[in-house]
Amino acid sequence: MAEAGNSPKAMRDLRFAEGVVSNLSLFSGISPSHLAAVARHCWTLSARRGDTLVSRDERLAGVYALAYGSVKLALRSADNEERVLRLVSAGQTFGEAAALLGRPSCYEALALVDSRLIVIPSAAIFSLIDRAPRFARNVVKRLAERTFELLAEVETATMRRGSQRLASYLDSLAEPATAAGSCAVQLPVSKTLVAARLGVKKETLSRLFRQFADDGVITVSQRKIAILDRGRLAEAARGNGSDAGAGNGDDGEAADTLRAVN
Amino acid sequence: MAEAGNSPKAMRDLRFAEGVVSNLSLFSGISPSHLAAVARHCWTLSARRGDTLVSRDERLAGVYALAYGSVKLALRSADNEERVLRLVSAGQTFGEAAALLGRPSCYEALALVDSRLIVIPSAAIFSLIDRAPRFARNVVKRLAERTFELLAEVETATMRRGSQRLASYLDSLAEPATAAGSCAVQLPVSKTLVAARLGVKKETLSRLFRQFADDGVITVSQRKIAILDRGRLAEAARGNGSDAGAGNGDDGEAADTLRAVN
DNA sequence: AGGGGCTGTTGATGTAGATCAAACAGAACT
DNA sequence: AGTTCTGTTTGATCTACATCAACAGCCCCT
Repeated sequence: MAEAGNSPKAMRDLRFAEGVVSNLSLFSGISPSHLAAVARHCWTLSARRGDTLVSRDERLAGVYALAYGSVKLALRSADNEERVLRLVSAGQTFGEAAALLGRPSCYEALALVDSRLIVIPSAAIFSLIDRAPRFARNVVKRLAERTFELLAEVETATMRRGSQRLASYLDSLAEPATAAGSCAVQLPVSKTLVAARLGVKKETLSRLFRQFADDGVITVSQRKIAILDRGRLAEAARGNGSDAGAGNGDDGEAADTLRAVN
Repeated sequence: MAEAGNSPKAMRDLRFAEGVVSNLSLFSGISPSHLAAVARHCWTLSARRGDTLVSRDERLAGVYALAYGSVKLALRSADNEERVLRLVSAGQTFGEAAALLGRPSCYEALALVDSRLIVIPSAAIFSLIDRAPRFARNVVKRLAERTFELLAEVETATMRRGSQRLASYLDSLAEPATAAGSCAVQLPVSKTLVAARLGVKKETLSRLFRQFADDGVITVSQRKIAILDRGRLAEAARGNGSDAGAGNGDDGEAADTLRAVN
């Protein structure tokens, strides 16, 4: 804990925790004195690339906030199959649900690069919920957003095919640029990881890329993807493999969960 | 709204809303005066079998609580494919995330039988969050549970095959009876709906049933399933189709989302 | 320079489950 | 008793994707 007192290191840790906490959207609109009170109960965590931060079935002492680095959250099946849920980047939090319920985590968290985190103990969160209604609303909002993201995840994972998921993903990477024509995007992580995130094997992802490239929708060189025909890409995301029928689908819900580091 | 005042009907509605609200776990531990204040802002909704209560992309005025009846929550794709998320039974709520975020619902809600609900306006919820920390914690808990359920959903939907999902489902139906040997369970809904819940087509579900029956694990007659060998059923849930290797998997998280009515 | 490691690609083949088509069973409706 | 409707079963085929196997490109070593 950072509370021990007055050693130089403890002081540094406390300042650090205050800085991290105050930048979390979870704590937006919260008074400095409340922030300081929370920070006093946090502690820091350093991880090297490849370190496991949380293992499956582990109980979390609190909510994790990533100060810098990049963390992968993933489900892992008995036969060691891995399904990436989210890439956490600096300034984001994870583990809210497991920490606040006191239930063992159902996913594992792994540092993709050297990273630094703080842990905000559940007790500190509950106590702030009691004292600051604004904070209670923030927590509710965050969990509700998480619910929405997971619903979108269920929908895309079960009702769309790999090509559609890839197309949506590429489209979401390009989103900031409103250019309807062509633009270039960069995969933020290795193709193998992208595959795990999209729920296909890397071989399949490779073939999907080639398919789109052969169709003249994109070109691929390493992690650099050039989108040649945004319109057809969006169409593929909604489920048309060059022929086939009525487009309806919505969109919205940007796949904001895989835009990090590496 | 039930607040209009003093007509006999308005009074009945108010009493009704108070009764429903006071029985929701969301409001457990909340003072009667707070409950009454909330109930005053609720209104009731009646639905006939087959009525749509919430359509996709609709904005919810508040959280829905089912007084009696049975409601199906389902995702629907462009090509009219349906994926059942949950069967809501009396005393349960739905729509928390969409209502509290003010975002359009991503699933639809449909009455499976004649039903009666109340709507608890989002404003009333937020105001109670501000005034009763205990309630804020309840809301947080509910949303965190929802998150866990959805994570389990993602896991089973994407990392297990149909036979495993069916086996888990049957096993969860039998759970209350600790009988390790054989026992009989009753499907709470039509096989077609079970199929939609498990994420397979009804034809596939039929074949899976027959497979298990041929293997001597169960017998099927209508909606009555006799479990002959609980052990092998549990094994199938963990992923062994009569042969094959190391069992590890966990379990936990009962599939509590399809045990309702009809 | 010449190996290991990683990450990606490509081909051949296997398979869970969807799709299409048809027949069947039970409940409800005249 | 017959008709209609919804729910269920069964067989034949199709397909997206996994799996297995081999290999090619790159990066980091000592």
